[in-house]
Amino acid sequence: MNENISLNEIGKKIIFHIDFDYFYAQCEEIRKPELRNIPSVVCVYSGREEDSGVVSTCNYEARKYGVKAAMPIRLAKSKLKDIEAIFLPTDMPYYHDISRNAMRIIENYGELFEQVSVDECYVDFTKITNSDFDDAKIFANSLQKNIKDKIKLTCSIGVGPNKLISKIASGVKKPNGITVVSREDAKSFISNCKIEDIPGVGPKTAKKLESLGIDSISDISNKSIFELRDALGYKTATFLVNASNAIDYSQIKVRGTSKQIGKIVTLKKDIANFEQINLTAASLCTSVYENLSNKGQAFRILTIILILENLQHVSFSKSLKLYSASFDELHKNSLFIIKEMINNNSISLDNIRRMGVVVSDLKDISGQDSLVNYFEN
DNA sequence: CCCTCGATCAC
DNA sequence: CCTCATATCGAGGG
Repeated sequence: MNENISLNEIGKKIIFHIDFDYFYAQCEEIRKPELRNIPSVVCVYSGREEDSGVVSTCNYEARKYGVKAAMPIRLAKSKLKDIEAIFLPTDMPYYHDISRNAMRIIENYGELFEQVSVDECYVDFTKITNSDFDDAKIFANSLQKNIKDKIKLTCSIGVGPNKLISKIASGVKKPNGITVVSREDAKSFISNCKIEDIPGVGPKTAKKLESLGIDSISDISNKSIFELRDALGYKTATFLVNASNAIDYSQIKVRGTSKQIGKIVTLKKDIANFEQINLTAASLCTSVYENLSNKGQAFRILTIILILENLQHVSFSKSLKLYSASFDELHKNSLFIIKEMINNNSISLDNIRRMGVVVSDLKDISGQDSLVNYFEN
């Protein structure tokens, strides 16, 4: 795997994982401090019916009543019945602004910096701390305070010898916490975690492990990659066996532009007809195309995703012969694929709940005419 | 090796 | 009750 990095170097690393606390809801508190004292819930409204959609994030006041991310809005409302609470729609551009400012501060501290998402990043602190975990704790404090002073944003920080340990550690004390797990403590730290604490292990993987009689991290560490490979695949098996021993060779990598651009929407229930499908496809393509051309990129792979009423996902993709930066080509191909999907899978129109368009295999074409097809070589 | 499709995760 | 965007993996077919 990372042949160019000696074990010695890996063995000395100090990695921070920084996680902004209850991020969207905290952003809302920053501009509306009165939200701090009452439950506030930031929601993704699907528009399908009144209050259909899910909770994106909520503040800790709301969590006291059992409200959680990904919970249906209606359920959240029932939990906060008769309680003074605020429900807000997401405002992504605003959250991205705050994120950008905070990330800039973090980036300036460190050596290698990897932004994982709008509210999460890794930073390598090996050199600055001279591989000393006591020093690291001081840096973590300073970083946390700095972000709080400049952005008014609290975060939780995990410090560990690799990405895996720091990521789990950042979740231990929240909000506004710091958890340091030294190299020496890493093995016992991970042994005391639950299997689902390992990032990448969700309900499905946990279930598979359970069916193999594995329900603790030490159970995994007693297995070989070979024993897990059939059930989980080689990559996951390798990752898990290493993880259960607090080993993670994955490197911090500076992320460039995204590898795919997509847009997915929920359809309104009462308008299932071809015209609506066409309109939705056009609007999805417009949105994706706008994003693509803002980034000055062309695409080669187009994927259409349909989510049916029974929540089953169906996706079809198509590789173009050449890279394209043409809206017409995106639009035409999207419509073509959607029609194929409906025909081939005998999907009736009123059976489609959500529809998405994703482009991938992207290529920079800045400086070239983005309105005509771009021919490689 | 490339293509397509689906699954999974986690936000 | 059930969002949205992205990354990654694997299988199966060429």
